[in-house]
Amino acid sequence: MSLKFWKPGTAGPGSNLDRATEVEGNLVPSAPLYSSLSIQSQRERLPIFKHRQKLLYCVEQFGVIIVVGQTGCGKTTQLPQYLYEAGWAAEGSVIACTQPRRVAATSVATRVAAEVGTILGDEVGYTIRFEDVSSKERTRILYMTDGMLFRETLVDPLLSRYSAIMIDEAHERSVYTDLLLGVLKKIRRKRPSLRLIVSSATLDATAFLDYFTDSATPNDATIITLEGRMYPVEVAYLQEPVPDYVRTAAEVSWNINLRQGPGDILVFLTGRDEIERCLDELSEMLPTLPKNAPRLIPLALHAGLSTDEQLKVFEPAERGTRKVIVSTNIAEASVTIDGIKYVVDSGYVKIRTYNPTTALASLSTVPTSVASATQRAGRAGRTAPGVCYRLYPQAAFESLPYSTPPEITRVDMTTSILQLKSLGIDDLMKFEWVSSPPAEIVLRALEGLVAAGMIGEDGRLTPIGQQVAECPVEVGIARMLFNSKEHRCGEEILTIAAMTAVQDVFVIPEGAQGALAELERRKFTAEEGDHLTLLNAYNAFTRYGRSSGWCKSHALSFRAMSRAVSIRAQLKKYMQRFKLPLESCEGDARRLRRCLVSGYWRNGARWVADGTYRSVRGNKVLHVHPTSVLFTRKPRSGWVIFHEMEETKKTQIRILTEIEPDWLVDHGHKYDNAKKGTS
DNA sequence: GAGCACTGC
Repeated sequence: MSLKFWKPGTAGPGSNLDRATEVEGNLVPSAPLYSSLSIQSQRERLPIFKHRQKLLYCVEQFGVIIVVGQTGCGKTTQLPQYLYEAGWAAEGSVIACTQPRRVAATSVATRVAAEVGTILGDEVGYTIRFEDVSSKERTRILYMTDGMLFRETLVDPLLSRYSAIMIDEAHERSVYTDLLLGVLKKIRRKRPSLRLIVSSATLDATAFLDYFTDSATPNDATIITLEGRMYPVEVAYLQEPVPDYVRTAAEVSWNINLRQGPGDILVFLTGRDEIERCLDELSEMLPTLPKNAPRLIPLALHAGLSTDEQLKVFEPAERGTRKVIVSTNIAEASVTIDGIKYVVDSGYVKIRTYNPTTALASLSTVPTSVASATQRAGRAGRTAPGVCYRLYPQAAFESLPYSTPPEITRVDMTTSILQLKSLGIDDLMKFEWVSSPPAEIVLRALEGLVAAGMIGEDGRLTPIGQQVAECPVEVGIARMLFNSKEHRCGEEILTIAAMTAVQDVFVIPEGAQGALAELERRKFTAEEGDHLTLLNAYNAFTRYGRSSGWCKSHALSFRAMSRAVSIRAQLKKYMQRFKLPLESCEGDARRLRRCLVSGYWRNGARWVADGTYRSVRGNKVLHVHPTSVLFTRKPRSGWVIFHEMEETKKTQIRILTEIEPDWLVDHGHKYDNAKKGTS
C-alpha cells in the first residue's frame, strides 16, 4: 500500500471555529435543545444574528433576497423568526419556509416551536405529505416540503395567504424547487408585496440573482452572504489516478486507522454493490490489524437498509474503536453523522438521466461536481477540524463541472407539465425556467399527455386532464384509477396504485437469508404477475394487523408497506372526490387486468424464445427484472404490460402482468380513433 | 438465472 497523497492546504467550506447548531435532516433527533443558556442568548450567539437588521432592511427594500450561507449559520431556524418578530405575519398572513426533505421540515419546525415557546402546530407548524401539523387560523411560521407548496399553487395560484416565502436549500435544485421558483417569479409580478428569500449553500447563488434580475425588475433582487460555523477541513489528493477506487477506499481507510488520531471515517461510494465490496475488503484485512491500533467497525449506509440498520451508524464508537461508515450519496445532504473527522471521497456519484428519444431512464456513474465534493469534504468538519482524502488527482478536481445539472434537465417531465398546464401555464416555451429542460423532454411529455387524453389538440387540458393533474400519482396510474369505474374494480386498483408508488416492498438480504426471503415472497405470488402479487402482499399485511414483526417474518419492508397504506388512504380521498366507485372485482382477475391495460397500454411487450421481451413500441429488447414473479416463467399468452422500464447494464422492465394481446389492440384502436376524431 | 443514487406529491 503505497498511496501518495499530497496536501494543498486547508480548503473546504467555512472556517469559523464554533460548534454548528443548525438542525438538519437527521435520522436521529437532535441533542437536548438547551443547557444553561437562555433561548434568547443562544439565538444571539448564532452568526446570523449580527445580520438581523440588514436582513430585515433588505426584506423591506427588495422583493427577492438571495441568502448564501453555509450549514450552521442558523438561517433556516432564525430568518423566519426575524420576519415574524418584525411583523411580517401580521393580519393573518403566513411566513413559509420550504425544505426539499420531510425530516428537515419536521425537525426544524420542532426546534423553532421550542424557540418561539409555542406548541408545535400552533404558531409554528409544518406540512408534509400525509401530515399537517399546523393550524389554518393560528400558524404564522410554516415549514413545509417544497412539493407541498407547489401543490398549494394548484389550489391558490397566487399563494395569497403568504407574506414571505423562503425557499431553503435551493442549491439542491430539486424538480419542485425549480418549478416553485418559476411560479413564484410569475406570482411576484402580480403580487409584488410577496417577499421571496432564496437560500443556498453555494456561491453559485449568483445564478439565482441573475434569474430574478431582468429588464422588467432591474432592482428587485439582492444577495447577502453569511458566514458559516464549520471547522477547517484539510484536503488531500492522490498523486495518480487509481484503477479501482473501491479497493483504494478500503486501503486509505485502513491507513487512516493506523496513522491518524481518533475520529470516525466516512467513505463516499456510488451504490450498494460497491459498499458491500469495500466492506468485504476491510473485513479481510481485519485479522491483520496490529494490537495497538484502534479496532475498526465497518458499517454500511444506503437507502435500501432498514431503519434499524441505518440507526447503527449513529451509535457512538466505543473507546478504542473507530467507525468506518461506507455510504452512498445519502450522507452528502440527507443524513448528518456527528463525530466524522475523516472523509474519503471516491469522486463519483450515481445519477438518473432520462433519454426522451427512447423514453428510457437510466442510472449512470459519473464524476461528482465541485459543489458536491465540497459538501462531502464539509462532512469532516462538523465537530472538529478534519481531513478529506479525494481518491483522484487535483487536476481531476479542477476539471469537474461546477455543479450537477439540475434534476429538471434530466427527468421525465410528464407530471410536471400536466401540473403547469393546470396552473394555466399553456405556453411552456415562454415559461421562465431557472434552467430550461431540454426541448425533447418537453415535447416527449406533451406527446404522451396528448396520447393519454390529458391534453387536447389545442394544447389545453381536457376535463379529465384537469382532474388527473390534481392526483398525486403518475398519469398512467391515474388513468387506471379513473377507468376502474368501467371495469368495476376500484377497490383493488386503488391498492395496486398505492403499491406501485412505493419501491422496495420486498426486502432481500444477502446470502442464505436472501434465499429464505425469496421463499417467503413466493407465498404472495399470483400467477397473473407482479401487480396481483403486490395486491396479495398488501391484503395480507392489513389482514395480519399491519405489524412490523409480521413484515420481518415475511420478507416485507414495514416502512414501504406503511407508506402504501398512507398513499392508498390519500388516493381514496381523490377517488371519492371524483365520484369513482370503490367496487371490488370479487376475485375476477380478468377484469382487473383489463383495467391495468387501460392505464399501461403504452407499455406492452411480447415474449420471445430466449426469455427476453420485445416492446410493442419500438421493438426494443427488454429483460425482466429479477424481482419479478415472471422472471423465470413464460406468460401463457406470451404478452405482458409493465409498470416501468429502466436502463442499467441492460434495459429492464419491472412489475409485469400477463395480458391478452387483443386488449392492447382495443386500446390501440381507441387511441387511433381519438386521434382521427372519430370517437 | 440474478439487482436497486436520492428525494418528493
